Amino acid sequence: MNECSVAPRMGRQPLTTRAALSHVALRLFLERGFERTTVDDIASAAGIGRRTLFRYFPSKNDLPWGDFDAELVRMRSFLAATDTTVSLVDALAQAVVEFNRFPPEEAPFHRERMNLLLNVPALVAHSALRYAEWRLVVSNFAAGRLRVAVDAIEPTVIGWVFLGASLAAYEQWLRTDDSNLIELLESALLLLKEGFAPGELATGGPGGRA
Amino acid sequence: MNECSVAPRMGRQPLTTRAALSHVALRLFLERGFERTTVDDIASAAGIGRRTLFRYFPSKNDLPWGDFDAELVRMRSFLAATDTTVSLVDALAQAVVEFNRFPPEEAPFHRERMNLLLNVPALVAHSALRYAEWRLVVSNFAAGRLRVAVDAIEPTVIGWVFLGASLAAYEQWLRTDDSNLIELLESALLLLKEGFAPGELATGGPGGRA
DNA sequence: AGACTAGTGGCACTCAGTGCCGAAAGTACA
DNA sequence: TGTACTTTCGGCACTGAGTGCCACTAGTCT
Repeated sequence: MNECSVAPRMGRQPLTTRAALSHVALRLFLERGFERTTVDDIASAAGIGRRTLFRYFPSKNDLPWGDFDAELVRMRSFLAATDTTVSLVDALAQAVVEFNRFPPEEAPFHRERMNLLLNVPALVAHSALRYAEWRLVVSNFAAGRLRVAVDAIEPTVIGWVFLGASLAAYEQWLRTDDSNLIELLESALLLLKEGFAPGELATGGPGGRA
Repeated sequence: MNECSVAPRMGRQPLTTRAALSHVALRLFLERGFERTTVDDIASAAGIGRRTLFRYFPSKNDLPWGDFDAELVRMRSFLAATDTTVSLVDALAQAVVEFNRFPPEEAPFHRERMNLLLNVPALVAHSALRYAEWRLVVSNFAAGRLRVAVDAIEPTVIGWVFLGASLAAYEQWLRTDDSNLIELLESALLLLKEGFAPGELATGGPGGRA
């Protein structure tokens, strides 16, 4: 029988990796802009055929995302490992923060990636599909905690609300150079806990509460 | 001087309207599916050239939306006309409900349109751009009420949160045949007001509050 | 009639994405 | 060393969305 340990796999070895291609693409997108970079450009810059690139990534829009599925798996298992004494919102808030933690040397890359994802229209659109997967992770956890169906209205709203808070924090993060993403996330998530109770948001305009 | 009243405009009269094209496209999408309907199909079904269709709508993805910009203008002016004694969340909740009110005979069309927009991947993606415009209307109003910048974190989160509640209600509406969209919207919006305070959502799992 | 204006649509082009299929590069076993 | 098998690679041709260009059509104005 065959050994499936490190090198000795069956067929031909892959020429590159998803991560490598993602980096090459990201560099080109920053140099020339997303729309003015063709898939051919990326493929030849990476030294592979165009047809091969489409086996690593299903679309040009997926290139900036890298291996997002793996990140989702991480988040799902983090949530699964959360102690059940932690409240639902706290559990999700911790998971969101954990999901967006990365080594400081990665910051410039991550910043540029998110800059593209939140500003290039084609990517903003495509990201909706990724966000939907992310929301599903959140909704699934919430549904389990609330003991209701995943497609009930509460878990769905919770998914949206946490997504919105995360992206609001990201937009804020990108707007200023020296801001701390984690702190911004925490403050956005805090808004969710405090916001929609009888605080300032629920009061009327000038004189509404006076 | 020229008369700009009803018929006597300057050049050639348009052959059709955005609304008419949107209806033709919607019918074909339901018959054959979105992906299996080409722009040529729609153009010839509408009796115009393919090139002309792209002057009415910038992309195939925009066809189901019809004249969304006009709807946004409606929502913006509804918000502007809201009495300042009404609280921010109530004002937005009323506007959201008003935005989604339509004559009952339109229900089947609207249902099918939303079915496409929320289920066809290409449309789910593209809709993110439309939702962004919608959120901007909400955020702008919230920023004015809270006396902060539009790109501050609070108005952004509020935009997301109301979008999420609306779409959660829509998903629920589509799931069952005889449901009432307005009621679902109201219950989703109620979640926002009650949800993230020390209610059930903030408590721990089994035994967290007992 | 002639000038002007706005909508139409054919043509050719770019680019993303896909199906097909043979070639390349590796392993397993004789 | 050779043959079988397995997996990746990538060229080619095709579909379909979206765009620039330009001539044409159908109106109005003087």
